[in-house]
Amino acid sequence: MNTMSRKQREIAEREGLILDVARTMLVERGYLGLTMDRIASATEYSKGTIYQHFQNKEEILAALAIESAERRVALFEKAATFPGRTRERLTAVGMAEELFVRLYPQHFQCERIVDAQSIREKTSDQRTQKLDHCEWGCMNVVLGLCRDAVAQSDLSYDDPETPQRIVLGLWSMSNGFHFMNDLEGNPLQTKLGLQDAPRALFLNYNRFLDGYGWKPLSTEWDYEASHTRIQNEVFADEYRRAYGS
Amino acid sequence: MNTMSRKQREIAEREGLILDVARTMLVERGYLGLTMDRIASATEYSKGTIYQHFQNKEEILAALAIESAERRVALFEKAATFPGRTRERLTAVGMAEELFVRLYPQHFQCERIVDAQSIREKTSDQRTQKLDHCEWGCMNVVLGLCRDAVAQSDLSYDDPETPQRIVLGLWSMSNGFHFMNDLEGNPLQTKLGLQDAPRALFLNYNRFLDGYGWKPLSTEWDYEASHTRIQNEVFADEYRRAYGS
DNA sequence: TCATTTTTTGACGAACCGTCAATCATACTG
DNA sequence: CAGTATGATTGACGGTTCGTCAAAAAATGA
Repeated sequence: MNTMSRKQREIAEREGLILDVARTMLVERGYLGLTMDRIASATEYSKGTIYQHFQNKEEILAALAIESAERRVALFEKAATFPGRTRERLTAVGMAEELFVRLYPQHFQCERIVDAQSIREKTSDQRTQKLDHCEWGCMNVVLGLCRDAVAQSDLSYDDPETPQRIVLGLWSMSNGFHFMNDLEGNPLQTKLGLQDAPRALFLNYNRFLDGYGWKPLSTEWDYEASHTRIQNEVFADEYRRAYGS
Repeated sequence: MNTMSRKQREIAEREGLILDVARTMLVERGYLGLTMDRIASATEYSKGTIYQHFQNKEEILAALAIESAERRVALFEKAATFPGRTRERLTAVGMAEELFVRLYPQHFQCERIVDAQSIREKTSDQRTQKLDHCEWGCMNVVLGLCRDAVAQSDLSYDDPETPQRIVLGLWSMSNGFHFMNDLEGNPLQTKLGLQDAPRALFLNYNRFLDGYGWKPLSTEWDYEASHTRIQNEVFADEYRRAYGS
């Protein structure tokens, strides 16, 4: 019984080991450099054992994406707890995304690779649903902030689809930014000539929300100060870990 | 000499045939369904002959992406010729992107697959540069409109990086939208509940530009009317082809 | 007509995925 | 403690795919 549970534990741990090895390999050698044989030899298990945990290669990639999504949604939900104006809390969510990228760069890079590939078709329904659930969780945080903003008269609109449009816009700006930012040769700087790219994203968020009239506008409120407060009050620990003491 | 040039012509035509076959195959069977053997058998040439035209599979994908980029940049440049306010011309560029997606759906889908994969590393410098050049061309159209807007006092800003930020924002919103819009199961509708997704994109562009104070604001100008005018005056033919008579 | 150059071909080696019969380890039983 | 049953582990193997290259075929020129 005792030995049995030890065995079980060992098997459970192995799943984490496989994912860790796979993630590192994916980041270091790219999608084509991630092979089942290499995972097997790096984990010092045989290929058959790997296949006992994951039906196929895509399942591993999906599992990596799920791990990432879970960490992101946790940071998002923490961000939304900031006790301030709704737009400050939205700022916190934007910072959460940035922190996620810094804290778990490998997770983030995996997400980008995995999302891009035609992987979903080969993945089991269970994993696909779990992944969708996490992504939906992230969007829901922002939708919730929209509702709160309306309740607090920070935001008003006629068209009932407005919150969804805001989510789409913010999500797009974030993803578009990180897509370009991670490309070879840093095109944001070399091609577009943006010196401080993350700041550009921050400002774009603000202009966009200003356009929707989400109060207080960036012209009437010091969101740089909010940024500092959030950094100290919500994500102090995370910032230490992400950017050093 | 005559036969020689016939031969040459045949070889040149073949390159187009290969790309057509590859594009269709990529769209219909996905990245993993596109194999060199299948291309060979579909074109009724041998694999060796295919490899005479393209060093490897990735080169074919890159060539597809270049064809797409060339068509897009042509539409963008045409859009910018609209004789109106700078923001109307920007609207025309947004419409050009939408038209591009409708007119060349296969090209567009290829772009998305190709961009996403880790293809660039295996592609020859020549092709990579050509692709970069086209993409830069698209961004440059928008940067040019920013300059014109400043010249016509439609736009003003303190920070010299503002135009680049605007380009980044618009580019991101477009790409983010099309990324979600092309995903399985239409998550924009099913998950976010957006009934008219293209309209959401159009409105987001406007809110964003309003946020930057690019005049005339969407509250002071009827951009729906501009839309109609551009459709009739610039892209009449394209709209007919894209959406039928 | 025949030699030379160019083009085309498909068999082949290497790499990879996913399978499965054989082997090994562990738990249980008399 | 020996023996068996259950389950975990292994790596050789079949099937694909990529990219190569010597040989065959076609085109060219003399």
